[in-house]
Amino acid sequence: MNRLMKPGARERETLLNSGLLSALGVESVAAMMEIAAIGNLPARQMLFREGEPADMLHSVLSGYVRVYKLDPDGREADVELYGPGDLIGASVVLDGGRYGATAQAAEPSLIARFDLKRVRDIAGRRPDLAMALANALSGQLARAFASLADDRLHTAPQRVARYLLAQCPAEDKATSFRLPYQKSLLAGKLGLAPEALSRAFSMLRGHSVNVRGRLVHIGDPEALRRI
Amino acid sequence: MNRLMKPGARERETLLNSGLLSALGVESVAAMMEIAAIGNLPARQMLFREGEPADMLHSVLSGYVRVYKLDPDGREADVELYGPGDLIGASVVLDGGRYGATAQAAEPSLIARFDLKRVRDIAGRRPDLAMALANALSGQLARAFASLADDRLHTAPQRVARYLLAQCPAEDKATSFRLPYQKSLLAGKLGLAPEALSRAFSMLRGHSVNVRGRLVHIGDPEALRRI
DNA sequence: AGTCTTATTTGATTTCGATCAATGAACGCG
DNA sequence: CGCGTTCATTGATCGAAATCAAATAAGACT
Repeated sequence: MNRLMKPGARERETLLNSGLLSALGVESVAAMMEIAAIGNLPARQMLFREGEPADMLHSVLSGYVRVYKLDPDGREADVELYGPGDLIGASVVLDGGRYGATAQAAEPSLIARFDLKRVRDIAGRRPDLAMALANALSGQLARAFASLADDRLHTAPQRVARYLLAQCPAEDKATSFRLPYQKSLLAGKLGLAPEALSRAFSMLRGHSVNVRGRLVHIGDPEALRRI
Repeated sequence: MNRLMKPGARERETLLNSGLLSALGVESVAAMMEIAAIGNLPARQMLFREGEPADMLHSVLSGYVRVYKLDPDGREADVELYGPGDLIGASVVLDGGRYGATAQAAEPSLIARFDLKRVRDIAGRRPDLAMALANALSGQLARAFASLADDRLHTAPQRVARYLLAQCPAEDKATSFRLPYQKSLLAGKLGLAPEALSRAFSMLRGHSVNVRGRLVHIGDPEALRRI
């Protein structure tokens, strides 16, 4: 990570609105701001690695961070993708153990980090912080279960269709949006090889989906729902 | 669930040793015991269903509980299997939302349940309880990521081999043990159809694994590690 | 012990996606 | 603008596992 700095006004704003701090009382916010350090990461820089003793808790301020696990042959399986405002669940190691996964900046990112020992100290005295951690982890566990079920129940086109439908604000209306990250990241998130994602997008062209670069247009969400 | 009862001495003992209460201070333990209700479930009985408003937190005292998600066609994908002492992560819904998955007793089970509103009240005042929840959820998130990665990186025989190796107490020694639940449950846990699990066990016979009913004997853990 | 039900195993077929390879598109840099 | 690099798409092949079916084994009940 590049040289760390204390949070400025802009970072404090983002932190205040993040999933971790947004529900905290004033004193807990102050305590966390006191120990926060902000750093810029270039694309591909590691935040932490699977098996290392866990020392820092991380939160994404801007950019994206992919979290993956390795097999003995060095192959990687993405397990989660974190964006602006997200607490990196894999960095919340409260029992003094080791990181269970590897985190890497998927693009240039701004990250806040907090010394885990000090987080435990604060959370051990301030139930609102401990509850915020528990609440964030509860939501992430639910999403992990959703990913597991998605993999186990659905084909590649179905998974992509479900992802696209989740981006539609209104149930029945055509919509356009821009993928916030590279398609290879989306492939990893959905448990697919990039070629398989590409084929799924091709298949979905026959179901009212148009893709041009990162721009996605969905003409008929109903058609997508029927896949 | 059958008629609920307050915890007796035996149940209190199990709860005290469970993942949730074992790290709590005396007063938090007392508060949780106060609101605990214990119930027997016959096999196949539902604890809660996906989409229902979450009202109870659940912990397994004995038996096994499978947690699964459904697709619109009614197909089920197991996402976790909880045993004695386990807090059912999918029931820890702290934001007043709904259950994200369905829980069902896989065999006759004894379950402790706690009103979620009251849990939030206690945890909002007692950081040790909130921290215990966060810690438990952190571990479960790590396991969910491990399952996701296992599915994405490994074949059926490899997944079974890894499961068996995790049951070996000593790294290099032959070992025997008894599967604690039906093979169809293990299949679901590993993301396999029962036929695929059976084929994997057959394949592993050539790698020092012998199975007779629920009894499993591993002659050479090293051979298993090489799969 | 016999019967019925459920779990497990084995066989065959089909489907899906990983992998490898080649080509094209997009982006960054000079 | 051109070149080099990286990302994305398309084609072909192969392997893994789901699915369907049938047979066998195990467990529960009378």
